[in-house]
Amino acid sequence: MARPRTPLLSRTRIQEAALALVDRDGLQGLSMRKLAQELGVQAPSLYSHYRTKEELLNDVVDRITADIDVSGFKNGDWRHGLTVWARSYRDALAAHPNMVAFIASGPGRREEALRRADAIHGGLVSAGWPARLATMIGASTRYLVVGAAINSFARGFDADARVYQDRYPNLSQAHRLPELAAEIDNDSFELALRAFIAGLETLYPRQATRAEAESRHA
Amino acid sequence: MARPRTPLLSRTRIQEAALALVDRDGLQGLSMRKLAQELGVQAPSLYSHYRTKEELLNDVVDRITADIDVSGFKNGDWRHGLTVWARSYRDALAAHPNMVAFIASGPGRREEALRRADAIHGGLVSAGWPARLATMIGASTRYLVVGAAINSFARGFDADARVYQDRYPNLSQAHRLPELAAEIDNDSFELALRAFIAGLETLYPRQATRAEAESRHA
DNA sequence: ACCTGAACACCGTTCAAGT
DNA sequence: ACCTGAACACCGTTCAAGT
Repeated sequence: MARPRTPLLSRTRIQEAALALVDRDGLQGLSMRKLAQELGVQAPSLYSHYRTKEELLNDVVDRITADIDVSGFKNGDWRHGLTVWARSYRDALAAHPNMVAFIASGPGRREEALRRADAIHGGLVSAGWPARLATMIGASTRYLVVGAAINSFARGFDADARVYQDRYPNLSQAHRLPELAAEIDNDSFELALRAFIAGLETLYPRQATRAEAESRHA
Repeated sequence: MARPRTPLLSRTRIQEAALALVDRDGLQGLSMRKLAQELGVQAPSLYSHYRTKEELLNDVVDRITADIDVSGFKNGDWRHGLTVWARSYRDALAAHPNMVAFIASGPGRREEALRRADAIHGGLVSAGWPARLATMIGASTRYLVVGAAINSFARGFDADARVYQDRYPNLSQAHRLPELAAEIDNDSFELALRAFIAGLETLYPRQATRAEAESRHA
């Protein structure tokens, strides 16, 4: 009964089941015992593939953030690169709202995250931004994305209902509040991103235009 | 032995002990049993004052965020109001890094949070911004603050060490990395805030100037 | 009204044992 | 190498009982 000819589990299978469980029942709803049951196995079996629950969750994070689009800097257009990155980053988080708190809080895995951070930094530098400013711009954009993801999806809509009702007193249908909240969240994120980029141009006209000029040559 | 003449516990005493415990041992390190022990009492006693652990934590959050400065809008200067609010908000979170993940993830208590949200919104509107834009500006700023707090404080510095070392290869003393990380975090936050405000002026010159003109009259 | 001891239904993780 | 049953040291919370 123990040790079947082909392994019952694999890291991939465990990751997928864990993510599905978190999506369905929330981060709190994921326990090694429930996960094992979902996979038709006993809880200790999981420890043949992962040393801790946290190690597993970090792999799930890598899986979620694997598709973040960092390619927008290719032609040297930093505004486009930053916008594409930020939007795809936010979309990746939005697809798994129950994971956002964990993604945001932990130090995160280095394998993928570091590679992406380097891509952003490199894209900004090669577009004309000095190294230190490039680091700050990357960090600022991350603040925006993570903050937006947490405020949008991790928070319950019912909690925000009263806020929106105050703002739009003529909104009669309470069941449309989630829609409206999502719309305001999206508009706020886009405003923040556009204003931030426009502000960079105002505060650092030389770097911003140099970056623009170089993108024309490319 | 049960039921002393003066109660051993109070909501205030429980809140303070809980916050001290989280500050010392992290959010994971707070359990009702450990908290009770710290207060010289048995765990079930806590449930005479709080119905759940979450209700207690929400009160702790209120205690932390009580000092956020919303008064900067008084003279109608929305840039000043926004800056003061954002900085004091971030400072409040920075004072209790182990609470940031919880503060960010839950819907939060309504009593305090709603009042502040209204103050910000009212301040922006009376400074000349239309209601919908005021809502978006408030949300965007919150994204920035929460995102910055999470990336700065909840993440371990050792995890970021490699990133900074790449950026500053001539940094020889590894023990100074925390300092440097804090400095970059702070600079990035200030950049994000300034660029956002400058961007608002570029994108909405009429509202921004109208708000400015009104602040002169006040 | 406030605190206690005992208990319930859970956790993550370890470990010897099986194949 | 991979899975199991049993166990350890924890959780949050409930509840009858005491004063």
